[in-house]
Amino acid sequence: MILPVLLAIAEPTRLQALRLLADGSEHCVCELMCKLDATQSRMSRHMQTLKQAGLVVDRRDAQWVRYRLNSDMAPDVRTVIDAVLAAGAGEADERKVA
Amino acid sequence: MILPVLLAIAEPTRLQALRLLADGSEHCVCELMCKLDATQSRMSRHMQTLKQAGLVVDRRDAQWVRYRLNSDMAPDVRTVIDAVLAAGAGEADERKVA
DNA sequence: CCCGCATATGCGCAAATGCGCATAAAGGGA
DNA sequence: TCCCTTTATGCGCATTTGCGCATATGCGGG
Repeated sequence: MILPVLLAIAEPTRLQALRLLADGSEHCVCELMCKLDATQSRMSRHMQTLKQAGLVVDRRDAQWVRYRLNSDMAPDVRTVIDAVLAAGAGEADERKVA
Repeated sequence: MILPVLLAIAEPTRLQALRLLADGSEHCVCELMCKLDATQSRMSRHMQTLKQAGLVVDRRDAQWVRYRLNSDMAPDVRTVIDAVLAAGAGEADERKVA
């Protein structure tokens, strides 16, 4: 049952989205698509995938849909996610100033 | 740089192969293909993928090629792998007798 | 009630992925 | 040297995946 989770996070945009959500707060689709430079339909579908994998939950707030990490994730899965996020902590575009 | 690792393990056969290798010992391709009920070319290619991701190393031993987990894996990556294996510990086909 | 913003979704397409088949390559033994 | 076993790889095919475009849907404001 860990496979669906791996399939969900083994995609650049989804992994980045997960990183953004890792701050614990809520983010609407429009915010995510801006920050990740993705089109609207693309972002929406990726978030749907993450949701189906049980990694995130969404909440309707007026015309927005706010996504956040699923706090009810299975402990085992949570451990995997944390390990993945920790592994990619200071990488990619993140150019630390010093 | 964690993405390639995720792509490598987000596939049923490769994940199962990794589980088999998780015992720390060496396993040749023919053994893996038998245990995972895969054809030879399929197994060979999947192991190649795992190798490219830096998760396993191979060693030629006569006509066999022995695969084992890469002990020189980056610590961060190792943590992810361990978490994944722990998450799927007692699942799948593994029917515990009791 | 109509409009505008945010999000979801049907559709078709192009690229990527996994597979089997056949064949090559590597190595040991008679 | 020939043969058998084990593993790798070229090739074509079917499926899956990610994408954009257009459109539908949800929701608040005027």
